[in-house]
Amino acid sequence: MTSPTATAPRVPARDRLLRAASELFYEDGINATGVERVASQAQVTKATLYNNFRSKDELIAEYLSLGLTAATAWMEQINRDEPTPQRRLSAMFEQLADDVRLGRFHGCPFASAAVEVPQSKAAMVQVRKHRAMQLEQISQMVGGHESKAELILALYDGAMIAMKSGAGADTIGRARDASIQLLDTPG
Amino acid sequence: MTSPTATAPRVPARDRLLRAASELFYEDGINATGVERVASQAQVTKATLYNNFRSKDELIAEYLSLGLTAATAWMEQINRDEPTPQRRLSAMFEQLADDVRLGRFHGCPFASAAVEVPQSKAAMVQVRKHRAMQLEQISQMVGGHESKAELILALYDGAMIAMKSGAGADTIGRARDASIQLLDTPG
DNA sequence: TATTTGCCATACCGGTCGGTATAGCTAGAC
DNA sequence: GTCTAGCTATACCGACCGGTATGGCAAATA
Repeated sequence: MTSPTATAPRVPARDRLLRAASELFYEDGINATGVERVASQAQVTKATLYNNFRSKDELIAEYLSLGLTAATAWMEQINRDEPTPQRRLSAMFEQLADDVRLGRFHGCPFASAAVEVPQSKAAMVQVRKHRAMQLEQISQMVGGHESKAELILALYDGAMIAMKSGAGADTIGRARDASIQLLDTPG
Repeated sequence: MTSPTATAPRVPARDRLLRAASELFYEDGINATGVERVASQAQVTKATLYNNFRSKDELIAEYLSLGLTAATAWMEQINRDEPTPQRRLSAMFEQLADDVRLGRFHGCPFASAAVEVPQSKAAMVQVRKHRAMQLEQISQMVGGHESKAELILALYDGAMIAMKSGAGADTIGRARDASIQLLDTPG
């Protein structure tokens, strides 16, 4: 064994910091979360945080980059596992509904970052890459109709906004149905 | 005349404060804007600000309340001036496109507030009222189809998110067309 | 004319922010 | 066994935050 008493799996401090940042930035907001809280939640001191990241901005950008990787894997898996456009879109919206039901949903982390971080910062690069990825994956879901993908994404984002503005959970189902109906319309 | 030299129209400090808050909160963000900057932009001292508002939270809530009033008047006017559902929806999306073109668009102020302010605060009341108003007005635009209104609003919110995430201006036009097409679909 | 009201200016409060400096410890690699 | 890298702990920095206190001035009201 790597450690005499084997008390912990020895996760590198950097990984713990990113995991803590992801939780806190997403649940409490980026600006509302100080670097000190990120460090303490990762059971690490602030000095260690600044040994691993140049600045809070860099930590934010890497948090979003990690989220982009996860979101990409998720959508790729839907494209892999679900055989039809209908089922793919359903899976996408149902995941959102599940998150809402379980109290895990606090808005799209990329949309939130676009609000909380100045437009100039490195974080916005991740926001734009995320949108491009979504368009590409949804386009693939529906068989290459790029203009339809754009509308489906708008419905999806709109549903998330609605959930943060007091809408009932059935709003997601109606957005899902509309996006599926959209498949059969010309254009 | 009300003032001997008539140097200024004598706008009350409270109005100037709200106008300054609206500009700064919307353009730079709520958390990024300190009360001192609001006061100085209103050509007023911080003491005067706190003579007119109990706290920054109250200032935020009144800023949103003012925005709600303005947004309501705008949508009512569209319903009054435009004769058909198509023209009403077009007017709505075109206004957004105009704001983007003129560089006046920085996201939906209510969606941004929902991100920047803790869910518990008084500001969230305005956010929910704003969504309810939008649903009511859009429903009126399209002749009372409430479920269609919800989808049109989702498309509208989605288009705004898209604009903050690097989308091209033509995205708004496609969302507009889709919302109009939605009028002719059954359901 | 006397009083009140609204705004002025300034200075201050405790707290938190992002970020840095110093110094010591410990474990793995050579 | 020695060295190095990565972690620990603590203390500090200047800047800004929201909010308060004091005191004075000018104009409208009575």
